[in-house]
Amino acid sequence: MADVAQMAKVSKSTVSQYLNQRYEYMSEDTKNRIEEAIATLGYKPNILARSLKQKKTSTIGVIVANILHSFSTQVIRAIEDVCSAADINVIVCNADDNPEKEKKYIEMLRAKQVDGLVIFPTGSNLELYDSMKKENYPLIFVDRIVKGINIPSVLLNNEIASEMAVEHLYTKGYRKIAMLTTTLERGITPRVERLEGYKRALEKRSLPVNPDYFKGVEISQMQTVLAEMFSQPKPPDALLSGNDLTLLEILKFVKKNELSIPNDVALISIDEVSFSEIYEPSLTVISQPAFEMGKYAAENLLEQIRSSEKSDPINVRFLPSIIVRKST
Amino acid sequence: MADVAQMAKVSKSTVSQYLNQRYEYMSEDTKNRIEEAIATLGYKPNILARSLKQKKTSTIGVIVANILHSFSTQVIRAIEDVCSAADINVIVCNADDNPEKEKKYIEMLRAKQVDGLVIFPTGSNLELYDSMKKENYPLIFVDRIVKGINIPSVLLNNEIASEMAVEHLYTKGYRKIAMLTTTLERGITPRVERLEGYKRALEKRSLPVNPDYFKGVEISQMQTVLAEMFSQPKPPDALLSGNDLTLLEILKFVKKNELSIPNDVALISIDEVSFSEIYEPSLTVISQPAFEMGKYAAENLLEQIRSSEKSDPINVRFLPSIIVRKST
DNA sequence: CTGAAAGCGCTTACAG
DNA sequence: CTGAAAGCGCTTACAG
Repeated sequence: MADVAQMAKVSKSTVSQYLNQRYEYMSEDTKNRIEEAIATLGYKPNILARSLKQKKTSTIGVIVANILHSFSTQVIRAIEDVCSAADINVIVCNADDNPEKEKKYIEMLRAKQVDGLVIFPTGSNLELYDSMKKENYPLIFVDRIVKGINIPSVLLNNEIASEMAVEHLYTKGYRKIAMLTTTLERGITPRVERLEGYKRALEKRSLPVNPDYFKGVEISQMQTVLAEMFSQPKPPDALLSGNDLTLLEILKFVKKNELSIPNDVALISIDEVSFSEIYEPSLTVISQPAFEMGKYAAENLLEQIRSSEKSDPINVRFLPSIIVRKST
Repeated sequence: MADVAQMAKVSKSTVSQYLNQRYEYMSEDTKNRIEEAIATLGYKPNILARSLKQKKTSTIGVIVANILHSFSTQVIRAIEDVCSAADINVIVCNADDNPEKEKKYIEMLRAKQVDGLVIFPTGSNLELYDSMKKENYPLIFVDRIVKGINIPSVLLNNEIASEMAVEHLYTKGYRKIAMLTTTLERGITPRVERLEGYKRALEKRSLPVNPDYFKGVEISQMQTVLAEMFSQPKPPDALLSGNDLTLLEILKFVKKNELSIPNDVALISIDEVSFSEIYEPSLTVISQPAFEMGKYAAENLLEQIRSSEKSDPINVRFLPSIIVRKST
């Protein structure tokens, strides 16, 4: 910048004015000289320095718990769209369902002075979340809520998602409805709530809530659990999959055991997947409005950054929709 | 930092020494006082300021042409692993196959002073690539090469990928082998090379290279093109899919027309997909060593950053492998 | 319309 | 073993 100033025979201040498009009080001549100097020197401003001075980076961070869920990538995409329109940069990190990594990334991003954070929380960094809350740091959670801490969150109405699934299966005549999802150990919101919703939906219809009919386990154990479930005297006649990764495991099992869908067992899954149309039979699915959710999260965060006034944190629930295909 | 210094009754220099773990010449007492001050103030260093002074950010950027290809996410994952071990942060951006966006991201990341860049190039920003090359800026291309410019690149041996596919089909007795891939208009390396490899493999076996048997078109046109291909007097008996997005379209077509795989048409695809095992029949696939490729790219880039000596740029080709399943 | 000066929060020789 | 000073590359009142 000093070089540009020298070459254009003006001060750094004036170059800075030029860079920030404050042309009002600048002679055409000066402007042209600066423009030329920038071009011939191939000058590119150093944003780091600007950010240091301005105390904002025009950058937000997104930390997803697990980028392998397609829901995550869709939300990220929506966030990018909103931010790109507002001239905000987005940095994405994948915590890999690992609270240590999540912590490291939060610290890294904050050290880089990002203006705010969208987090799909692992849920195990209570103190950290809390300290950000206390500092009034712009923050929004997606997909999961963390009990005992009051931070604005956007998530699916998971109970209704399960209710829709059970309702659909019930209407189709299925009565032995089972549910499988990924491990419940860490109390991850969508899993817990979807299971709750499933149970409640059964009760509402006076169907028995049989513990042998619902499980939340690690991916690595799903084949075993499915085998147990289907070797019961009364195996399920319908299966609700809690998410896309679970669905893949169920389909693996179905194939290995040559089950026929929906004759041997009907199948419905929460989360849309790339192959739901082309699978034979095509898959009935409860779909999340991922794009709208991401959009909301980004807009809310940008609002927090702008206003800096602490509005009351609220949880926003989005409604799922059902896409009926041939698997039910 | 000034606050910490004051509280610990030392100078900022000493605090800085502490932060950078240069304890050698520091009394235990000083060290403890600083430690305490940091803890009670909840002080977090501002990395921006450090980077500004050190003229490096310990951050690299990755710009993928299209994050929807699963190959991209796998490569990103490998890059993150390598960098995380080397204490380097990774910023990922999605150019969305759009040269404008790619340009914007390159400029953004460079303005943010990232130490180097991994790019899946769209191929349309020649001047930009060239200027980075001239500046000797650390840079490596993945998946695609850009003709007319000499930048180290890591990519699949695409010709061999097609050769393996054709070889396999040929051995299985198929003779009317067609190929479909995404649009060739922008001369994107893997598409062009895979098609070349396909043609060459046919020639090698004295099979006719029939223009009605290979196409590169937009996703939106694939159904039409497939319909044409299969309404020929002599429709193909085997189909080679150029990538995962194409595969999805082919399977859509197969289903719509109730074709039986492999009886009506055999199917092989380049790129592994999440559902290849569970699809009925399971899908034979040519797989890229995505993880190794990402690892190589990251290591090479870090090496460039460290040494700053310009080794001769070279293209590194990785060998694909075939996973034979039931669709061929 | 333009420039001198201070400052953002660090690091790094250098002196003591 | 520790501190004063300069400087990284910008922006921003303020003065003229």
